Amino acid sequence: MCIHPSRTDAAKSIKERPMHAYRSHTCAQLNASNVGDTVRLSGWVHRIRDHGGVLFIDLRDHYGMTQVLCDPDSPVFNEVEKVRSEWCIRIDGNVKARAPELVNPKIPTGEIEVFIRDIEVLGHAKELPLIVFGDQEYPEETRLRYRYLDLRREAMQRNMTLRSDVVASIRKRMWDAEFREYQTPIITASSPEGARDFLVPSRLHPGKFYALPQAPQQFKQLLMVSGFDKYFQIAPCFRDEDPRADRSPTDFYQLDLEMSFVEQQDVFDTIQPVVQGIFEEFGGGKTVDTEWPQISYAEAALKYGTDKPDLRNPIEMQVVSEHFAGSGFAIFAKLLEQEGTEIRAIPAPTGGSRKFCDRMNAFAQKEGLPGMGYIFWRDQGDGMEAAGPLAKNIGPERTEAIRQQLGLGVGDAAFFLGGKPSAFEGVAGRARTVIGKELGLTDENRFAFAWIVDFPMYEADEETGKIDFSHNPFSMPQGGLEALEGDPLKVLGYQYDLACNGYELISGAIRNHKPEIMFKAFELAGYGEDEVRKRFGGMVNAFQYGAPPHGGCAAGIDRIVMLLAEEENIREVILFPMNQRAEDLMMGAPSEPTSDQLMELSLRVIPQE
RNA sequence: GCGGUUGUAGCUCAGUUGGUUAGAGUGCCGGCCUGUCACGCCGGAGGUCGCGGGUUCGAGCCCCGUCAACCGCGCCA
Repeated sequence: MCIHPSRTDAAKSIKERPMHAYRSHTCAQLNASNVGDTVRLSGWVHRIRDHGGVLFIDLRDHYGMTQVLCDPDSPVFNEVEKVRSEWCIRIDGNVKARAPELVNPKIPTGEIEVFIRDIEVLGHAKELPLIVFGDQEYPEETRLRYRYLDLRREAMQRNMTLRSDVVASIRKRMWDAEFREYQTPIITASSPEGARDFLVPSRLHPGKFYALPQAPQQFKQLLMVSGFDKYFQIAPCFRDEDPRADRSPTDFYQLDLEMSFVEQQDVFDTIQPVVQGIFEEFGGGKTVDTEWPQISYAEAALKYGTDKPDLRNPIEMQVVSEHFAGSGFAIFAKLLEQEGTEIRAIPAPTGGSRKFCDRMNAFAQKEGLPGMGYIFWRDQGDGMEAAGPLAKNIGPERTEAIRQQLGLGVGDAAFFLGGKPSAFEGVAGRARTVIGKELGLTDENRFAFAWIVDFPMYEADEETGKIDFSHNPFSMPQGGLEALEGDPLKVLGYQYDLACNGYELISGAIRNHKPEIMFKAFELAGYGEDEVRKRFGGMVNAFQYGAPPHGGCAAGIDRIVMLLAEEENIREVILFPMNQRAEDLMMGAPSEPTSDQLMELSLRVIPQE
């Protein structure tokens, strides 16, 4: 393990002074130039190899590993024989050169070893619930309960130091772009947008609650009103939502930024060099796309079935309704007679086998759809043949028209989904991802970015038809006040996301800084002026005193590091994450408060059934 | 709240069609070993087969229920 040898020179200044209590060098520092020196090392017993007469210990610290050894000539041989894995020890000894055939080229200190003259046990270790050495897999529950041990492991040390380096680089890049970093409150007011809040009961005001900020959203906008022009912060965000593999429950970090006197494109031009630079610096040599296409929300939904498309996957879906309308395939033909329905195709180049098609059909069924029709094209001696039940039902002409529209040929396949897009779009998008991966069409060695733009401001509840904000209520509607006079569902916002390899990395907007437009915007979602003033009057009031046009975005730090570390679970890049049920089994959170605590807060717990 | 997968030694896993005393590797403990670096060799301890019920002469295996972990849906501007 050698993570930052460049940062290990702190010990140099110690040379002139008496021997330091714990170490003269780190476990990564010694080399052939130190042969003959008397040194002091501290670290953990990584691995023991006991040959009876001679005993080797790999001594490990944050910086690396040094082989230390002793034999019966050492005055402390009997004590060294007693040490066990992961004890924390200090040793004194002489640096000896290894014979050429004994050099270990795998570690930077492999040219030398240290003969132990003295040993002090700094910390004993009980038998370990998980082994630090090696890369044996452990249940996540065990890893989280003993996170301090898990974090000793090489992969975790690497992930966490990567994260630290990424954050440092982000800060430098933001400062270089003339942003300044400001801290905003953690205990604050609840706001009605977005996710569920974490509430904090107030002792001084019985019955009232603070909230933890879901993001510093309102504060950063207020900073713009205050004239700070360019703000950023590596900000903790708190949302009480159910976790996913790429979503930490409770809290996570964002690169939050906001800037004044800008339009959407200015924000893009500002953040792209930062994010692109980070991926180039830490991306391990993978290709980093420099062209970031701008795709409308509607187009992304149609072509990719998601607002966070993975553009490494070349598959684009298409509407093929016309080929099925009035066709012999009754299921789709009937479906198309209903309003708002369509048939979409997922082309699958090289997927032309019944086995593959059946597997994908099973996937769609597992995802809750009745199934996914398919056609595949194969060589039939005297020409191409379209196979699969769909082809027979709709006949050769329609089948051929579909093939031509999708640009497919022998050995290829296409899958078909029908109905209301909202009902199948998500499954279609996931099927596209699986197809791309299984057929090897997705270039795993690349970071592909896309701005998703023109998000709708509003959406209608499926059941009640009630209009509500679909994203950030503080975004500026495209077309301003006038646009809000028409059909709310047609209003687009200056609202954008950045997608990378199928993950949402950034979300942002040009803000609505005009109170009259804001009141109108909230009115459409059913919030009266009084309610808006009551719930975030602070910000609304501020906008009455010369608010500048402004906008910004926030980038998910955890997700960026997850992509750079090639991890598929966000908990692999978080030091002390909650488990899937938002519990911290190591620290014992959440826990029951004492009755005194409750009393002080004027709270009473309602027992659950 | 719903769905899927998994659950056998501390850990990773095997366990055939339901059939004798549930195995391997690794880790741990003990012994041997003076050049290893995933050291090697010998021995040992370690099991409520997640839990409860059922079917059966007989259940790790079949059935029902339940719990837990993870993944997904809902949710997440």
